[in-house]
Amino acid sequence: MPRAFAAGDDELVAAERLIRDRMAGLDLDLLSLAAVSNVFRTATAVRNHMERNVLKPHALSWSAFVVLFVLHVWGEKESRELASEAGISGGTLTGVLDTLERKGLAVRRPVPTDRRRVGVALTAAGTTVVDEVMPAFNREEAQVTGGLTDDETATLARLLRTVLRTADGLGAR
Amino acid sequence: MPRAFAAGDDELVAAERLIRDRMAGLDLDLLSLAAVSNVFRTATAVRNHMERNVLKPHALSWSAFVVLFVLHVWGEKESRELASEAGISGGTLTGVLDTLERKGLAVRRPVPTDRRRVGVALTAAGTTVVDEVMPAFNREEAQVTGGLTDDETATLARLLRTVLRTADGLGAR
DNA sequence: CGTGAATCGTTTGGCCCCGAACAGTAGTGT
DNA sequence: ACACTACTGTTCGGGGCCAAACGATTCACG
Repeated sequence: MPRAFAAGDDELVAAERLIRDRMAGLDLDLLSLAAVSNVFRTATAVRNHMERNVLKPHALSWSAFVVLFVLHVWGEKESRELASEAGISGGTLTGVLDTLERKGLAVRRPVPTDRRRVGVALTAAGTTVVDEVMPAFNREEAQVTGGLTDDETATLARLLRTVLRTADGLGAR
Repeated sequence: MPRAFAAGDDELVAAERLIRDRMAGLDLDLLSLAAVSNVFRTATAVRNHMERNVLKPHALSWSAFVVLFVLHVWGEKESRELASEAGISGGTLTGVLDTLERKGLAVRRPVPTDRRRVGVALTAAGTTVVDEVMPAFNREEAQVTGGLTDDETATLARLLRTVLRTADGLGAR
């Protein structure tokens, strides 16, 4: 059995079959192409679903919610770590924090020992928002993974963790 | 064994363990939380890696490349389907196409039978770009999935396909 | 001490992103 | 013919996103 089709030809959806035909000659690894491409399609679909059904009623953007969630879990955090944990750049975090402060959900606090740094903490209102939104958010997470068994869901998380570690470790070249 | 920890407690990374402790009382489904959250972390990490190491040398944005790729695989396509296939909104596509046309990689063409619609096609330069970039892109895809066996990569693609279908089918509520 | 390098968060410029409002075009029913 | 409705891509406003440039602060080392 050819390597690229170990999953079985009938598992390829129409799009993937079309790619195989139209990109012949480029000698692509269709197995990793399908996996990576599905990561993005899934992320986009789930993200749009969450933004429309969970975040929008609370007037929260995706990144704003992630930042609030990180602050709730980790407690007060400094700007640089917060950006890294939320998966956004420092420049982006500045804008997100401006929005969150304007809404009264988070505050910037000076760090006494180093005047370059900035601490960020949740306000009481911010804590309330996370406690309200997170359960609804999690219910949708359970919904979108509802087509998988518990074992499959755990496997999915594990395989993704491996890819994540690999990508993070790859760095620039 | 409690449902949420079917994967084994030692499989949870530090972040996930912290969430479990700090969000106790909210009764979250940590299994689906880990899976969904890893989808996003992986997507972000891989996307950043691709943009820096593959797309940036060609001065291409992620969406611009996706649009070029779709056009290469599917051939000339109308605006609405192109947006849907690329996973972006119609309003966004207008901006992306403006950029691609300015660079001479794609062209808008009128549809004779309906003056509302707009066809989009690759130019020769656009075709060349995809043929150049796609192999490099695919090499990186193979790299980031290099930590998985072929079976695991196929499984990852299959599980994601299931989640994707579920999320797409959920719609608004 | 004092000076240059390193590090912090912010600003800037360009692009992407969405949803809503919009103008133009096509179809439908009368 | 005529309105009415539905659909197209575009425009607009508000925000997110990054990398690069920047000013402020701190550190390292002579």
